Amino acid sequence: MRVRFAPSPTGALHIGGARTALYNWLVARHGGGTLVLRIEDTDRERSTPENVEQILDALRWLELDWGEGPVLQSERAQRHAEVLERLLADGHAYRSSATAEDVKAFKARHGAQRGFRGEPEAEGAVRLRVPEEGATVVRDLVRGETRFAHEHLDDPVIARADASVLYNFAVAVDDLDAGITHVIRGEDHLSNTPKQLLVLEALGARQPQYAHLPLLHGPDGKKLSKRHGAASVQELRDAGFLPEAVRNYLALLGWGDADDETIIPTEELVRRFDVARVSRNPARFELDKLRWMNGRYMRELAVDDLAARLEAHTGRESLGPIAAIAQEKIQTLADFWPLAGPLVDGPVDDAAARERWLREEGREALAAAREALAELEGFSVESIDAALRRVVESRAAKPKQVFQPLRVAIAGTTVSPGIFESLAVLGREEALARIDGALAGAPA
RNA sequence: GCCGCUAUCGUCUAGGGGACUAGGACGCCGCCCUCUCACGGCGGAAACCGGGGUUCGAAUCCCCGUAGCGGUACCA
Repeated sequence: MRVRFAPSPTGALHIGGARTALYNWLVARHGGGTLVLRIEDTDRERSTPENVEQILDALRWLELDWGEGPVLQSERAQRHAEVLERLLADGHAYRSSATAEDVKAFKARHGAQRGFRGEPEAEGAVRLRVPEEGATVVRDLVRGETRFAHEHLDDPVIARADASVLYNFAVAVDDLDAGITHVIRGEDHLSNTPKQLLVLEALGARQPQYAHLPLLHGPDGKKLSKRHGAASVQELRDAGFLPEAVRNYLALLGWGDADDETIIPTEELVRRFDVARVSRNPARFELDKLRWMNGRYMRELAVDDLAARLEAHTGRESLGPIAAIAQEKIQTLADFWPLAGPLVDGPVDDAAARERWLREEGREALAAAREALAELEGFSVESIDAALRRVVESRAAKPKQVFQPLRVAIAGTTVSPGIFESLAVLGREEALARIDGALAGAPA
């Protein structure tokens, strides 16, 4: 079994492309096949080395590896020219100078649903000859059979007048030469498939199996675009998502099996994935479920692993201890710093929080807490917990009347990791210094 | 316009003639837990696009309509 992922390097790899890559990868892994990476760069305008690198970068981040390639379509021009000559020589293709206007005129005469047929000429673009009768049937693993009657099909242009070949021709030849057995790609290619099949047939080649995946839409049901944010793999990474969570989420966007499980580790996906079970209707890409799922994966990470990823994401060092106390409170790597950063960089300045929790009553509670912490033997989470709860009791206060002023004193704001844990991580000296700062009314 | 594809809770989906009082997950709402924010637990609201068939029986099969999407380039 040989599958391929063949993006055109027109910019960052989008979610839809990433899912196509993932499905191909899963099929290859599941079936013990090979994934071939091909870059469709025959559009010289948009295909830059930077764009190619972006795609490779995205695939590496997703940890989707490939067995062969990347092969550049542009480097196969020689082979394309040979095959084109062959089709021209044996009459499967012909040169025609017919323009788009000519095609229109043809349809005006013969009816809009009649496919264009040209006359062979000495010069012009190369068109593939489509049979008059019959139909080309696409047998698709997810959609079943789709019939394209030949009379509706235009003779497709497969090469420009300068002999450079066009997409539908190059794809067919490349898939053939690469020995691709399963073509798994977006549904936007379904209508292209008969053209490619006709090329294959003209060459007397065997057809690969096809599987056309439903397209992905944005939350508004429209085609996914930059407007939707986080539409590219890079944006997902920057937003603090984990590649394993993205894989899990993407796998479930357009595929599901009888099992109700939602959290499915990659190895499990490899075991269970079956392209025949891919859904036929387009799916919307929504961040909510990904965020939730990402949180699940974050919580399952070993603290060392989580800390390493947080360090890479924030560019900070030695985050282990805070990572441990923030782990269950964040859904993405990006959520971490706003929550725990103040423990490292010092309290933030939140006037509303000071106003609410550091007035007379709050300061008294804070002073009492300071005293208890200063006298404490040891400075562990447990001892801090016990000491502060004694303070609460002795003041006949509600817990939050003591804990919130403390939180505002050490973090500057009303949201932070657990108060005992936070204090323990800071250490007695730093904790007391921050409390003193707050009591002194210093802006921190 | 033409050629195609698709149609189950707001979203992702399970369902492939009777097991459907239509299941799960996210989100939403309520309650519990609780030092904030979360996590977690419990409960709730929420869907078969419409109309015709076929059948003893239809979310499941067929047709029509409607809607959405794709293709219709000497783009990929």
